[in-house]
Amino acid sequence: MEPLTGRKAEIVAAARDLLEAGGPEALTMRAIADRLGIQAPSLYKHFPDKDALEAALVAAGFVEQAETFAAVTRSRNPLPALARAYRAWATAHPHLYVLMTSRRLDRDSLPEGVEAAAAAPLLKACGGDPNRARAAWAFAHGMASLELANRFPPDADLDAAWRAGVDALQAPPTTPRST
Amino acid sequence: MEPLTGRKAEIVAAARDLLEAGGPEALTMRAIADRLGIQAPSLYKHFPDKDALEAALVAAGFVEQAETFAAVTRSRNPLPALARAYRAWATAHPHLYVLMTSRRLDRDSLPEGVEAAAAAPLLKACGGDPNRARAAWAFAHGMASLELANRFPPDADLDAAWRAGVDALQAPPTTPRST
DNA sequence: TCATAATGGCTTACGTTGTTAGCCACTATG
DNA sequence: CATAGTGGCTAACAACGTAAGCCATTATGA
Repeated sequence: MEPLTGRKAEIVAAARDLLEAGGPEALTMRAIADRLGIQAPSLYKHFPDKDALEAALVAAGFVEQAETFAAVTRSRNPLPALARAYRAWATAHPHLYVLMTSRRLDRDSLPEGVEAAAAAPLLKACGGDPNRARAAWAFAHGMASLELANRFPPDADLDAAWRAGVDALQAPPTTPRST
Repeated sequence: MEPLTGRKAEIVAAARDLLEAGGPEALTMRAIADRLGIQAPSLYKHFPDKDALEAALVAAGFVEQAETFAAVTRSRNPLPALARAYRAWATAHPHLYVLMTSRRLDRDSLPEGVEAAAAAPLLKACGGDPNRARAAWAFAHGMASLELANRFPPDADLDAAWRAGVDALQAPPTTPRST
């Protein structure tokens, strides 16, 4: 998939506005069409169905996320900075974040290489160990997703929990006992 | 909320069967009713709306999950065992797991104390440190949820990633650097 | 014992959703 | 200048959650 242009891009932009402003139930074919001064069925001249439109929305989100993360890689000791950036992005775009992470990934709808690009900063921060990088990714996604879903008790200190996880995951393993 | 009985419990059981067999789009008021030899509007004599029915489904899932986790607490060095149990539960009931974790939590619809009961084994395994326990929970949820959403590349060694995360999270912090 | 209320079905119907079918105007191309 | 593609339109459909209101059965209490 190459980047979107023209009407397709306008549609995705309208969809994104609606999603971020009103959550998933505001993301309606008719609402998207309305916002473009168009009738809902006309959208099907550009996307085969709502799922494909959402996939494009998700792909755009991934690109943006990858750029954001690449920007913080520069710092020495990048893991805490990456964690902060991850959490910040998720809470800045909660509905888009949920959409991006809850749909089963369709790799064909993603621009070539975005997946690797988004993963690269974290992989480098983890010394090239993909297992550690995946664990760190899972931790960050888990924290963000549980926070967005209101899963932590109201008195939880989320900053402290993030710190605890980041500290644990960046330290080299000292006494592995899990076999 | 006290445990369900009678017709309500039958409805929830039917809903659960449908969800686990056919995923979220199979979970329809009409389908649930059909399965009980009933008409859809009759369901509203038992639940005010679909959301409340789903909440009951989720609550039942939490109870079951809590029981499962409590059963593996016995082992010394319980964190790896808990992680395995967590992943096993999620992959055994993928649709229910997603429903349980993706809805914003309504604490009123949960039986008294289930939340604490489900968290207790993990908290104990983390030496009573709630931040570490939350980090471990986030890691486990992140791993499970990314796996279910097909997020890891096909060649990823998920067992190794789980091990990497569990090892890191159970070791006492050696060189915290995240301030 | 019998009126009364609660319980749990039913049918009908409504608004909203994604989506299909088919028509038409404009534009670019041979 | 014929033709094909592009991108709108209207009308309509099936499936969904749900509201309204009717009716049979069962339990209750005077």
